Amino acid sequence: MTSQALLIDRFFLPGAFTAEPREPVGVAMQFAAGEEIYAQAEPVEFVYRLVSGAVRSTRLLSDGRRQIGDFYYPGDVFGLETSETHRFSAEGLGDCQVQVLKRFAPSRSGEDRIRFDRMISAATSRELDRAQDHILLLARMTACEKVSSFLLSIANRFKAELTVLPMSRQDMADYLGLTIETISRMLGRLQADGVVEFMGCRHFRIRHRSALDRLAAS
Amino acid sequence: MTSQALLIDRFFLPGAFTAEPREPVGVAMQFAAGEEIYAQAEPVEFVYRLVSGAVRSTRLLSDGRRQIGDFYYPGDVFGLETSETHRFSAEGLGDCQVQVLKRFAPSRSGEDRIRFDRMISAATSRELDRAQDHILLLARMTACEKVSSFLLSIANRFKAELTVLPMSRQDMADYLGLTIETISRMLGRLQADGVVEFMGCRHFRIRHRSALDRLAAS
DNA sequence: CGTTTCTTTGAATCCGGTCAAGGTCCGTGG
DNA sequence: CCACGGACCTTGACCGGATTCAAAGAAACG
Repeated sequence: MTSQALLIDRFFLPGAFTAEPREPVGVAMQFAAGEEIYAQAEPVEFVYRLVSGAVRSTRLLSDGRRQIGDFYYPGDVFGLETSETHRFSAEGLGDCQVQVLKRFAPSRSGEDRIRFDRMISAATSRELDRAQDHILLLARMTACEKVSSFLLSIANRFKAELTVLPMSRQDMADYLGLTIETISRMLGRLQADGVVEFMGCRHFRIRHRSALDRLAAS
Repeated sequence: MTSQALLIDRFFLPGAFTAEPREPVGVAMQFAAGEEIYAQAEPVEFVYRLVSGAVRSTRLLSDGRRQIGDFYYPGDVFGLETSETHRFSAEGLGDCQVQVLKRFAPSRSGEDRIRFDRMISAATSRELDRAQDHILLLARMTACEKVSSFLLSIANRFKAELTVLPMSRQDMADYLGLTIETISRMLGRLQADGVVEFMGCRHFRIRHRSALDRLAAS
């Protein structure tokens, strides 16, 4: 195995980033809260892997409407857009650390090149799967179902007793195709019904999982 | 160039299928209107390329709600799902001809294998782009904008004076996340406003393109 | 030519949006 | 340490676009 191959495997390690790598994997970068990692319409140069923090990918329409494509958490690969330029921008939701790798490196050839391409297409496939789930969510779910399945998917991702929401209400709204007021109302309702419990607006725990599963109804 | 490579290039030729191939490209199959080409949850065995007719990919929820993932027209490759099993089913909208190629052929190796993988990932990328546009449409557009941009995208695809809608109102509704009544009303309104003109419910022409562009507003 | 399926149209309803006001959380500086 | 200011979140009242329910009309098919 070449060291390039090792690098690529480390970069694309699925799941959360746990082990300390012995050698640097791509270039490590740090971004502040709200800082842009790459911009919409900018040429695609790199692939990114989130080490810590959380990232959102967003798309702006000319009239100011905003759509969030996805949220990324530690271990996720993002920025792998297929065209020449980025169709989304990416911003940190808080301070975050990112590993950066050249998207098209002429130095990569032979085995390494194949390896890299295969990993990229695996990551693209995961992206497509998530996009398709997102479509189902947006097209055929009520506000309550959207919010329920959103909470559920974050909780499932982190599997901790207490789940932290790294994004604002506005971010949730722009992801789910709702307004902040509706988000707030639905969260209030879920709490009033004893399904979840909030401690401050960014921390919650699930109190009645089967009810939440039922409400998410997918 | 090996004959396998030729086959793959022919199969994945972008755009409409115009030239007669000198040799068969995959296996040609014929499906009747409404017939299932592959089923949801069925293992992925083949990749498909539409020669004539039109196809929809659909997903069914347990409670009967239906979502259409996409419509495919001659020249499009479909059925390239990333998991082991199909997350959608595909059905012909009318009678249609399809070319079928094994998704995982052990006989493909070396150059051919690379070639094939590259083509698959190009097609997957296109699919992802479309899914992302679909997300924007569903999350942030009004019924009128949805219907307008739908008509526009079909018209742009075929670029004929008179455009044929191969799908039913129900199909349009399940694609756009609306009801058939709303679809019908919006089409009626667009016609009343002189933006489009319908001849029967499956044929229309654009009478005022700039107005339609403005309504589609993306 | 009759039956079935699909489409259109109308009236009433409801879910989520809009507008507006008030509350909470934090960081900053007096 | 507390007061102030601003950003974010919650809550209420009202509104409107899309759905629902219902029925009539048009098209497809045997």
